[in-house]
Amino acid sequence: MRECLEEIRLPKAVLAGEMIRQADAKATLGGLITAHRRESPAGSVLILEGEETSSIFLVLSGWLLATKSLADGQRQIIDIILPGGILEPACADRGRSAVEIQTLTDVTLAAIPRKRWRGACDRHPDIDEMTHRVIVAAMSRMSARMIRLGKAPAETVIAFALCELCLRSTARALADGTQFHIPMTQQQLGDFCGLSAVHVCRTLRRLARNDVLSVKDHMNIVIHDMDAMARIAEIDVEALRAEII
Amino acid sequence: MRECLEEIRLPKAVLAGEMIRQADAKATLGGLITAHRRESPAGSVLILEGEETSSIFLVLSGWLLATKSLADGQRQIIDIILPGGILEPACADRGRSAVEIQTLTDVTLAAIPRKRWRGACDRHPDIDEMTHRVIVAAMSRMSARMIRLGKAPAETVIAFALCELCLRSTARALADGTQFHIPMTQQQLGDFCGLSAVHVCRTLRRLARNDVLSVKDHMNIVIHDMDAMARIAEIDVEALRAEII
DNA sequence: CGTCCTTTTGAGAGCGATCAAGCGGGGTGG
DNA sequence: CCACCCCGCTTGATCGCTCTCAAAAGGACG
Repeated sequence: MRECLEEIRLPKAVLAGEMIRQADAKATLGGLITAHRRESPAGSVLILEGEETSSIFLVLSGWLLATKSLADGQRQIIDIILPGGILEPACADRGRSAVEIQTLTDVTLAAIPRKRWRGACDRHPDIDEMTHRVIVAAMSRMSARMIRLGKAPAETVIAFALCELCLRSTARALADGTQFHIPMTQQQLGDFCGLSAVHVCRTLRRLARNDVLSVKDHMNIVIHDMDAMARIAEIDVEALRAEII
Repeated sequence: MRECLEEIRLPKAVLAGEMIRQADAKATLGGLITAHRRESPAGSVLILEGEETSSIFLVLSGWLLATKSLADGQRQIIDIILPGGILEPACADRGRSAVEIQTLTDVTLAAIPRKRWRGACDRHPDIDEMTHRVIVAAMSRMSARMIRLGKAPAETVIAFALCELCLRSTARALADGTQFHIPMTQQQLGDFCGLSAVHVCRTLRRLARNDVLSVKDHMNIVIHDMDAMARIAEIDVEALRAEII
């Protein structure tokens, strides 16, 4: 798992340039990150649903999950956060998280107090701009997923989830456009798609049988026929890329 | 349909006080609203999916819908915006809307260019704070709905949608806590809940038969047994109120 | 070599979609 | 004023997708 600040796609000048030369290193993005850097092993829970928190998470490496659960144990993965993602686990009840945050892989992140982040945003329009962009991208992703959760057949939901993760991985140079790895079990992919693990398995198998993709040892995905995938997922690849990246 | 600036729940001082006395009236919130006020009749489409837009919408009165559609005509209502809501129809592709925006009732709104709004946010932390709060509330709502869309039975999805709208209506003094009106058809409620209109009807009927609620002429809802509703919706009423309001 | 977790495959059941027909209210035109 | 029509609601019947339960196979790890 590479770790790279560049994945926080900020103008290089902001990251390493003027800001660093300021007197108070903590006021710079680089300083903020250094000061609040944390590591967490795969499978750890960072924040529980409803727990108080006053930090935003800047993901430097590794994958995070935001999930919600119902009383009966049903679980839904609300969003998956890749390196470079910014996570604000907030709801209207300020300071309380609407979702549970857990790591999917070993993760390096900066847990930056909201106030400091806001300060950085105020001083640097670039950071503010990026924050905003990341948030609306997350909402676009959620919207696109929501329509398929509600109405589309399993094949469409899964194909969409795979396309989304493929595009996002590729954008971060974690994939080459057709091959990528998902550090999730079929059970977790099911929680993401609103399907049972059994049905995820069947659907992946059917897609593989039809030569649309192949899945090898623990979610190494190769898409053989991107046109077919796009058709099944009911997306236009380029439009989706523009919308969610 | 009452129209009231107060529903934009800002400190009164900001709305009518210091800001108004500033030299440039357009720089004040009140001035911004006055300058960009628009009216639209029920059923009109304000923005198409993918259309360019550079404004945020501040809803002064009436209800709006944010929807997405699939190629086969399937439609999902992503969010419902009540008076006092702020809508930023953006996706990562800046200036392009991820959703279609349409009016559910006659609507009064202020379509404020994003740059002006950002300006107001920069000058007035209160406005910035409120904008942020409204956005995270919208994301919390979407998250809570998403888990039920994916996994819960129809009864739960519908009960949740009704509880959500009841709480939000009550918070804006459009309802008294148990009685409220939804300006939507059962078809639209189905698009919101990921269900067919037929099944919405059956489910509402069953809830009515069990004395949980009653529905009269075109979606005037009375909740008779809020405990039962909360149980069916799988929510804690107070927790949900804190989370989404 | 045994244990645990994940994946795979089969069989049966249930929920919600779809198709279809009937009902009812409000608006329009005769 | 009445007849008609359109749209939304209601209810029944059938179908199909996806869940659940169950069992077995494949891997990772001690």
